[in-house]
Amino acid sequence: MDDDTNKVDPITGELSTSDVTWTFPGDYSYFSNDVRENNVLNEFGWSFHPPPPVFDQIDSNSPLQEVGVGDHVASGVQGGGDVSMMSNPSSSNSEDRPAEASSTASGDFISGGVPPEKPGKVKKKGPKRIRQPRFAFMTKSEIDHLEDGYRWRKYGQKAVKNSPFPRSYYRCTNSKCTVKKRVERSSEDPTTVITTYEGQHCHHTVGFPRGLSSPYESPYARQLAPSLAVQPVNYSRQQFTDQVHAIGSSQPRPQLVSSESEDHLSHKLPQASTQGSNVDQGLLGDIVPPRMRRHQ
DNA sequence: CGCTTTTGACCTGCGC
DNA sequence: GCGCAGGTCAAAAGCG
Repeated sequence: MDDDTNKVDPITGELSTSDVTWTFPGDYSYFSNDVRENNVLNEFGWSFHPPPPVFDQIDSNSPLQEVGVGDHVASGVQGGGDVSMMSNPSSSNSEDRPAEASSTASGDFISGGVPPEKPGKVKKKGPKRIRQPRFAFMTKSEIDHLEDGYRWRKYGQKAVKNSPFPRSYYRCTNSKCTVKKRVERSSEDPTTVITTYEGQHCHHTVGFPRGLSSPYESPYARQLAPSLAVQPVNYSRQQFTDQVHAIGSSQPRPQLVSSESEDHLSHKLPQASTQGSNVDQGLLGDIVPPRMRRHQ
């Protein structure tokens, strides 16, 4: 894990300063400038274009300052940066088996298979799990589980060290989909909810949330989409924050906190963005209807 | 009745 | 090797 807050950026060689860079030890890499931020997003097949309606209200003249992610996320928020984005080479060290595909070795039943025999209660021991790319969002909201257009099933909750708030674990209800989501409230800023998405949806259709006729009517999706549409190069964190806050306070305002991409993905995914694709339907699809980002 | 949430137990990785 | 913390499982309870 990197606890060094002032270090040379591995990609640009620039020195990252702790006051603007949040790093997630180990799990997360960080963006140290907007260019990289964009690059990583592109690597995930995300390309942001002309801002949707809500974003039209935001001035796009100043550059978004670099933000990383880490244990200091909360402090970053308090520092006025509720707009941040984190990335994580999550599979960094240990995960070396194919994504959920091979999770079958130990967890096939998750997707409908028959649970392995468990005498009294021996749990399967399979190869290490591989972590999928993750993206985290920080949202100023009193609601923990924000609606995002997909349906999730909660499968666990754990108390988190150094935080009075528990962390909840959700899984996409689509049996074939392995996307997971973690929701936790910042211990340093209880008004902030940190939502971390992991994996990519394997289904194109968005599961409409109950009570909504379409995902586009999801307040969360509506709010988030604009956030994702931000072109980092165009906004300073403070300006963006100010603008976002000015948009309205009645709805949760999810903000891209981080994107985690595995190192190997970071280097090999570029083609994904050009192929169009699954990646495109993945994490982004998790939170933003394809149509909204297809504006390209 | 089917789906979701709750919750305690278990598994796994990692640091010491 | 041990202990801790994060993550996941799965039975039971709750809800519409």
